[in-house]
Amino acid sequence: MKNDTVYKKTFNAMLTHLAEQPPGSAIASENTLRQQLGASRTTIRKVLSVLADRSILDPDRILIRPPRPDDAFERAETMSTSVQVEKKFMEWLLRADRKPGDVINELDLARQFGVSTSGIREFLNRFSRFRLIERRANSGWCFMGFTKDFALELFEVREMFEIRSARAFAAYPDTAPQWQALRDLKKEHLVLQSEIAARFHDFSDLDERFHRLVNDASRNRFIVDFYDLISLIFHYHYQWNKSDEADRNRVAIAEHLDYIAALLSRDPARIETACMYHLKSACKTLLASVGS
Amino acid sequence: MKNDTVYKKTFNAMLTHLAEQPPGSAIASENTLRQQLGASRTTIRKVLSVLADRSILDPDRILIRPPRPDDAFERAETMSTSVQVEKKFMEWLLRADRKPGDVINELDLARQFGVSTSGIREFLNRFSRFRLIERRANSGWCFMGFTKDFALELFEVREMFEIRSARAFAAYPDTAPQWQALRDLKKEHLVLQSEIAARFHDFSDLDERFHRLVNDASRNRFIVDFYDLISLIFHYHYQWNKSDEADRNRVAIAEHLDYIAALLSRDPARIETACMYHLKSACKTLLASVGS
DNA sequence: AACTTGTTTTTTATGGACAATAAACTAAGG
DNA sequence: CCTTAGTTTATTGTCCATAAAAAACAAGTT
Repeated sequence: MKNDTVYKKTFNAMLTHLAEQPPGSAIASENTLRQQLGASRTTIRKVLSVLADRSILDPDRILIRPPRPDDAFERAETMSTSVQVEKKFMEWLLRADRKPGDVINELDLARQFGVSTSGIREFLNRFSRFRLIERRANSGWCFMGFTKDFALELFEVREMFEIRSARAFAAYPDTAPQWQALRDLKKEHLVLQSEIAARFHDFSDLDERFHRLVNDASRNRFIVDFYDLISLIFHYHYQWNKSDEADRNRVAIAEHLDYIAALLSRDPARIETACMYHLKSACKTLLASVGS
Repeated sequence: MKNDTVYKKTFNAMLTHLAEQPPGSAIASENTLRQQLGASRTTIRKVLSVLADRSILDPDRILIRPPRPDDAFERAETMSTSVQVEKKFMEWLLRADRKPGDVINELDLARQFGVSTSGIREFLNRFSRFRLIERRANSGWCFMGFTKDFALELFEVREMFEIRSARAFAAYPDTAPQWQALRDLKKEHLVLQSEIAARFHDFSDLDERFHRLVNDASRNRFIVDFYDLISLIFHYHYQWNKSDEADRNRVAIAEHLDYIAALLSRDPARIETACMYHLKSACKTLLASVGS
């Protein structure tokens, strides 16, 4: 049967909301809360009724006492089964390193993850869009593996998409907010560069935000979506190979700064050079940590 | 519960196989049949046992009488539920023309198609990779619509991919079998061109085979897979808009022949020109039949 | 030993049940 | 009328059951 993670997540969100209100104040209407918390009114009512039961709100929705941290549900309880499966599957993929051609057993995963086979199957169906697994009719799934070929093909497409996006970026009008976003990212890069020794783990997030900003300029859903796969692979790869992480990131930051300067210059030739240089370098780094 | 479409399909395949054998001859071993018919031994045994029951084979697998057409199962019975859902969904999409933003109701589809909601949901999960539908958390699916923007973004990527593939094609060594395949396709185009008035429906299939041959040259799974989406869209489009079909196809054949000649010449500039010309033309045709 | 068929075990495909959630429908109050 | 809260209905998320199919195991034959 369905679990009540939506209720629990909404309950926690409501507590956060209440923490900002002074005791004695009245809470907004159900419909207003619904919009603020992004849940259905049915869920809001359930939350309100439990809050009343616990004497945090009175029946007229006046705040009796501010919520305490221990009123909230555990974070784990607020994750729907499908989200849990996603997390567990990625961990499983990383843990024992699978080889290309390895078969994925739905029943086995279901038992390991403590969910039903339906949950596993649904996840695998969605995940198959990344081309890392493939369905074999009437006999489960096959892990295609994160091979050298996979990485090369990925980067071939990535280069095409990113060069085109970078060109589109340069064509933004002067008034576009993306220019400010780019300058802000530049500042963040400079700060991180000066503190790289201690904060090199933070690069991963900055990297994604920068490339997404560039890719969004293509205004093409296929290009933008493709970055989901790249993002997944890099997450996977960074978890897997921690060696030289600080060095790699130091190099990448320098390349990014060069790339950003090129974008700000709006010089197409310079953009292309900086973009390609960075992507080739990223590809090399990735290949270095791929087995075959 | 699971249905027995695999058995029925295999049974039909076996009948075809038996039709080629003279009465009195012995049939290959279970394992051999398994490989020939592409099913598990379990299924083969079930088929053999029914054939014996129906006195087509005797217990020692000697052919008693050649099978008749009416021994076979209906084609509809050999389609698994998931394949049926796929067909019915595409028909449904075509029938009443949905608008972008229309919501897709799993329960409703399940009732219309006569399958369980699980079947629908599984299909939608797989289908979502084409970006024509999107899941809204806790509230079903949303049809994104085949809009003008969708078509433009699709062709932007298609052009990038096909140009690159065409260049790779030109780089095949002289000995590559793809050159012969291309010459064969050229012949087929010429034949179809001369009979276009009567056979214009056959172009669709030829078109796909030609472009797949070109795209395969990229040897890039992401490029090759992207053609699945293009193929789906064209199938959809051709079903939807039949006007001027003969004319459109006449034009496309001429463009293909020019494109093929360019490929055979191996002249990069000429290839690029012919390829782009054809793709722009195809894009224009598609846009003409898209609403907004 | 390599291959055959008979038997048992494991896994997948599909339908269905049911709580959680969303959405629609109501009546009352400003 | 618009908004509110109470009530009912429809739909989704998740698990489970079970037949079909695949895979593994076992024993006999050449």
